[in-house]
Amino acid sequence: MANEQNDQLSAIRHSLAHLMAAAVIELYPGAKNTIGPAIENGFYTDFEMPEPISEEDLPKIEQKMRDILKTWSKFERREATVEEGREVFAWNPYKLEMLEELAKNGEAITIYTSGEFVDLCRGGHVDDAHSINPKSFKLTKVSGAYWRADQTKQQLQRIYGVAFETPDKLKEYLAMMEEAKVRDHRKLGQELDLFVFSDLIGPGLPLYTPRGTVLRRQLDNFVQEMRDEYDYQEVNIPHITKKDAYIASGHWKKFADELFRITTREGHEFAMKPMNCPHHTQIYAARSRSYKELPIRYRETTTCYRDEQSGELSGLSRVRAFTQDDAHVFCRISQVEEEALKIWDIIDRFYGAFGFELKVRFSTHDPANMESYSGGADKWESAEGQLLNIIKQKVGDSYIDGVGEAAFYGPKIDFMAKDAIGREHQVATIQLDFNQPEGFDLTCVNETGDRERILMIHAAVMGSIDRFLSVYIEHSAGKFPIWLAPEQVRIITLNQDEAIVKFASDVAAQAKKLGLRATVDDDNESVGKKIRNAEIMKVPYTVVIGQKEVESGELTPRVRKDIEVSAEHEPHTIDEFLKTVAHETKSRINKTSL
RNA sequence: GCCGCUUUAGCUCAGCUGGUUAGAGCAUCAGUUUUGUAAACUGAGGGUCGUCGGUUCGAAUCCGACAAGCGGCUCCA
Repeated sequence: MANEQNDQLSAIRHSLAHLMAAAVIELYPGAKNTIGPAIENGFYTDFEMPEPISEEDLPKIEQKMRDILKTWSKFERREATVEEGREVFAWNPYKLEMLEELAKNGEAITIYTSGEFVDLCRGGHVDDAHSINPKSFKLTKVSGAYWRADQTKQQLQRIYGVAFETPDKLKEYLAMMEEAKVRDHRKLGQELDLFVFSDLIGPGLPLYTPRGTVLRRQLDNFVQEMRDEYDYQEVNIPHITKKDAYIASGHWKKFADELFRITTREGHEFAMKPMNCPHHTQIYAARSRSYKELPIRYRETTTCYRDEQSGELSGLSRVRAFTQDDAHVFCRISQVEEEALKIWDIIDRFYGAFGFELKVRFSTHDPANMESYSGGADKWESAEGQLLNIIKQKVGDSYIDGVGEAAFYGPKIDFMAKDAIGREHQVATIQLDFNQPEGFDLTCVNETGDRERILMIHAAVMGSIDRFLSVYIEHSAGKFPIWLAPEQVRIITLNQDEAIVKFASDVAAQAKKLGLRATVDDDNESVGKKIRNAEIMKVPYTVVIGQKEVESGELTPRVRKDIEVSAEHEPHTIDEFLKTVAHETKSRINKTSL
C-alpha cells in the first residue's frame, strides 16, 4: 500500500522531470536534456544549456511547465530500433550515448511521447498527465552537475524541483524548509555566540567562542565518562607525523592530496595528522603484548586536519580542522563482537540522551571495485560477516545496505541520526580494521607463545565534535538542555541599587561554587529588556533580584519555555534553587522539548 | 576543484537605469531614568561599499581577476 503510493508519487515526480525538460527546451533553444529522475521530495533534470540559467529564471520555467501540462494527456510508450533512435535523438549527444549503451547491452529502447515532447526513457510515468496537480510542484534551485557524475566529464546545469501529491503537502514541505533555515547552525552559531570564522585564519577553520567551547567540553565529557565505564585509557599524541606513518597505514596512497604537508628545515617530510590510528597503533606496538592484556582500548579527543576541497566546506559540517572523539580497540578476532556491542551501547546512550532516533547502515566493500580497498576479498568477507552478525543481534534486518560505503581498510557500521525535523545525518561509526594491523604489524603473544595478528576497531561516537555540533544545534534549534547550556542561570538586577547588585553577585558566586555557569546582568536597562536578552540567548533559568528577594532570601525562577518543570513559578530559597539546578546539571537531566 | 549566485557599519538590510559629505533598525558608547518578568528616552561614535585592477569627466553601482560565503556537483580515512 505504502509502496503503491510511493510509486505513484515518484511517477508524478519523474513525469515532472519530463515536463521541465520540455519547458526548458522550448524556452531555451539549443538546450539538451540528459537524465531526469525522481528523487526524495521531488525531481531534477540535467541540461546542457546554451547559456547559464539562474534562479531568477525558475518562475518563468515553472509557468511554462504549467502551460505545457494543459496540452499533455498520456505518456505514450513505444519501442524503437537503434537506427530509429539515432535519428530521433541525433540532436542530443547525451541521449545518443545512452542509446548506444542500451543497444550494446541488448536492452529495449523505449521512447515516450507526451504532447510534442519525445524522450528516451525507461518509463515510470503517471498514466494520465492530468493526475499531476499544477499547484503541487515548485522549482527550487539550479546547480552544476557532471555528466555521469564524473568530475572529468562535461559540466551540466541541474534544475531541482520539489513535488507532492497535493498543494497542501507541498506547503508543508516548504514550511519545513523554512524551519530548517531558522535552525541553520551557521545562523544560530552567530546568534548564540558559539563559533566564528575569520578570513585571516582561513576557510574551514572554526574558532570557538567561550560559549561554544562549553558545549564542546560538555559533550566530550559525556562521551568520555561513558567510555571510562568500559575501561578506555586516555592517550595523547602530537598533531604532526612523518610521512612514513601514512605510507604504512595506506593513507598516503589514497589521500596524499588531502594532507597538509610540512617539510622541515632539514628536508624531512611531515604531514598534519588527518586521523589518529597510526599514532595509536604505535603506542600499542611500543612493546610486545600478551593476549591477557587484550582488549586494549585507547581514547583521545584530538584535532585532525584535512585539506578539503574549497567547495566542500560548509559551516561546522565540513571543516579543515575538526576534533574527533576517537577511540581504537586492539583485540583478538574472538573479542570483536563483545567490544563492538559495548561501543554500540555507548552510542545508544549518547544519542538517546538527545532524542535522536538512530538508523544503522552496514557499509561494505564494493566487489566490483576492489582496487579501492586494501586486502583480499576473503578477508573482507569474513570481516563483514562478523559485523553483520553484530548488526543482526542488535537490529535484526532493519539496517540499510551500504555497498561501497566501507573505508578502504575495512567495513563499518555507520549510524544515521534522524533529527527533530526529519532529516538524517551520518554520525557515529564502528569500523573493523584488519589492514592497518598488518601494515603496522600489530600482534599479541597468544596462549601457545606464538605471535598472533590482532584486529583494530575504530570507534567514534560523535565522529567529529564539530559535525555533531552542527547536527545537534539544528536538532535542538539552539535550545540546549540545562547541563549543556553555555550559560545556565542569568541573574538580573531590578535596578542598580548597590545592595541589590551586591546580593546578585553573591548569588552568582554561590552558583559558581556549585559548579554552575551563572552571570549577573546589572545593566542600566528595564527588567523587560534584560529578560528579553536572556530569552534571546536561550538561557534556561533567569532570576530577577530586587528588594523583595534581598529581604526574603527567596526567588521565583523564570524557566525557558521549552523546558518542562513542575514548580516553575513558585518561590524557592536561593540555596534550594541553585542546588536543584546543580543536580540537573550533574545528572544530565534533559527536559527540553524539541 | 567545477557550475551558478552573493559580498554595503559588530548584526540584519536600503541605496532606482553610474552624478554633490553612503542610509535605517538592532548592537556599542555617553547622558537622563532606577525600572518587577520578551524592547525606557535623548544624543554620539562607527563604513576607503570584500581586495586589486580596468572603463569613465565621474564607480558602492559597469567590466575583469582574486578572496570569502551560499546552493548544488564531485570527494569524504
